[in-house]
Amino acid sequence: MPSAIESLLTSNIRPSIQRMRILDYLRQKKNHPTVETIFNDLAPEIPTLSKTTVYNTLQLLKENGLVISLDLGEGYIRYDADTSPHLHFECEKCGGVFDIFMAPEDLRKKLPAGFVLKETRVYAFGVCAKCAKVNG
Amino acid sequence: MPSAIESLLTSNIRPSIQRMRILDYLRQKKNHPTVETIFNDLAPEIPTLSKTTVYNTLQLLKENGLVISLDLGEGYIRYDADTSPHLHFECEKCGGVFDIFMAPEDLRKKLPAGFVLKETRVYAFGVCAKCAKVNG
DNA sequence: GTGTCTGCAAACGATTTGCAAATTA
DNA sequence: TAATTTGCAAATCGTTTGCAGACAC
Repeated sequence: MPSAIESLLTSNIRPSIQRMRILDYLRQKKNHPTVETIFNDLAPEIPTLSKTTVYNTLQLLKENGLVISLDLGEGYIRYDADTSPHLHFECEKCGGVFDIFMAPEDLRKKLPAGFVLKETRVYAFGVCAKCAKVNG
Repeated sequence: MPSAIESLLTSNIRPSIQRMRILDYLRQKKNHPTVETIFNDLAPEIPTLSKTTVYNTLQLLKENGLVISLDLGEGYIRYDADTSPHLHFECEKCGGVFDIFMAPEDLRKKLPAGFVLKETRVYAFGVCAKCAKVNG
């Protein structure tokens, strides 16, 4: 895994302190933090940090494929620096979000020991038949 | 399929005009409407209708399993009166949302003719191992 | 009459936007 | 100094809440 500064330079993103620290933070924390959490945790070491910059940076990182976003229907968006294909499990008791590295069809059978599956939501994105025909 | 009034009575929901029409509307329209759309379409025939009532009713219907909600990350919530297990495909060109009745593992191969799949997001909900152990 | 339902208006909260100061090349 | 980045403050907008009047049993 290249360092944060290397990843930013590769994507032609100027490696400001804020951008490097936010990307580093997401790579260290594996708990899919929100903007609020990221801001609160980084504010002490970057006293002038603003939420606007956190929002701007996350959008920039996402556009360049360095992070992905999760919308679990909680009313806010979570971010994840692990861009490899995987799915997410949210515990309805503790609210924790866990990475699950398996195909969706294995969810019922191969879930980690002790996990109880209640519901799955699958969203697919792409181009419908009508639009694909028109736009080639 | 029981009528709207029958479904409401079965769930011990008092069948007001508003509730019957909103449930009927969702069963007729298969395009996963938003609160805004539902309100705009029903306002002409129920002139005193308020968005609050649409919100209240949808929450009530959802709690009683008569509708499900979709959050495709658009910034608003869509509703669907088809509560059978299925997944949803959003077209990035026209914004249309399509019901797909198949298992997630078949998405790549058995997608309806002409559809182009770009991305899938799978969210699982339940109880994690730690919470399952504590709460039995 | 008593409890439920409706709907107006205000509040809420995550995210976005406008813009000027600060920073960088 | 010209272009980019940052961050404060205000705006946006879907959703929620408070509450009073309307309605149902």
